[in-house]
Amino acid sequence: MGKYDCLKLETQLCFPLYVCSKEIIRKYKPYLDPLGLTYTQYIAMMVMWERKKVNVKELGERLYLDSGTLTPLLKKMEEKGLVRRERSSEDERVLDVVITDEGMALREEAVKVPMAMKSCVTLNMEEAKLLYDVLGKIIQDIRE
Amino acid sequence: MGKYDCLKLETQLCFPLYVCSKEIIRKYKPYLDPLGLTYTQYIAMMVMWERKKVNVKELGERLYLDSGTLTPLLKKMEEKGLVRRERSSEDERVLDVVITDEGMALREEAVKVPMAMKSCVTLNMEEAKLLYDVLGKIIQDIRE
DNA sequence: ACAATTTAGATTGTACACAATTTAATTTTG
DNA sequence: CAAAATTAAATTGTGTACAATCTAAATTGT
Repeated sequence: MGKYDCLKLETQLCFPLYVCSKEIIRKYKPYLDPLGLTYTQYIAMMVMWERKKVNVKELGERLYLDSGTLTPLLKKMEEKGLVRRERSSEDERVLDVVITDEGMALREEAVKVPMAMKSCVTLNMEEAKLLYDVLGKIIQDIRE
Repeated sequence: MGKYDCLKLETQLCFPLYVCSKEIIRKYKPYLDPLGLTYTQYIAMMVMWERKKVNVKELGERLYLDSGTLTPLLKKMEEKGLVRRERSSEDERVLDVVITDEGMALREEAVKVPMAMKSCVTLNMEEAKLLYDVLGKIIQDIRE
């Protein structure tokens, strides 16, 4: 037990978390490329498919992203014709993001992605549930 | 059970993994700022403190990062005086990264970081071990 | 009502992260 | 041994991510 053992990569929980996140996102790439989506755009579309219309603040809260990330992301998604960005008429500060027909249509292609990804990782239901719960707990902890 | 349930954010394992990684790294910031390190530089220093000298390829394998990320990272760390970058004399293609005295000295400050971080997350030993093992398994899986 | 404050997004600047390409050095092969 | 292939880093280009600041609109306090 050296004084500096706590600074070894293997004793860190954060490092495998960081690697795992990165590597899984990289694994998505071949499945998302045909859809013309990056991973971040994909999770943004997940919210759009479900909600149809959300403002930037709501989207940021859902995705844990701020306007510095979302503004350019949403502009690109608008260029691709997936969403429209329009100021709320009730409150001019608010920007509503509305899914287009084209964006909605992309869902048909996207349903194949989770299935394809699942086959990359051999976690049983129990482990998956456990991981999901622990991650949720950490996220809660960190946000006080 | 809708046809599109698999595209809901809550059914994804990857999303909490992504959020968790991001938020923990953000949590490091106030502890790493006084050391003048970013998170990526911090994990690179962890390898340096342990190995003293590694080449870019080895470092990349350990950190799961490529030269596109490491080259600029190591140049910044050299500017800060934490490491030296020098071509291997045996093989001119290889770039050795060698820790400096100053880099070595920084370890004294850094030992406080893991302790400080630990108090942010209230995982018991059992949960931590479990998380660590499952993450390791996923990383293995993904790398075939 | 109106100045002060708060709020929602946008902008700016810095730092990864990675795919794809390039360059130079070393190995392998015919 | 010389050409072909491989390898290690560096470079280029795109896309996040986030802190800090800015701007404009809405809300609050007096």
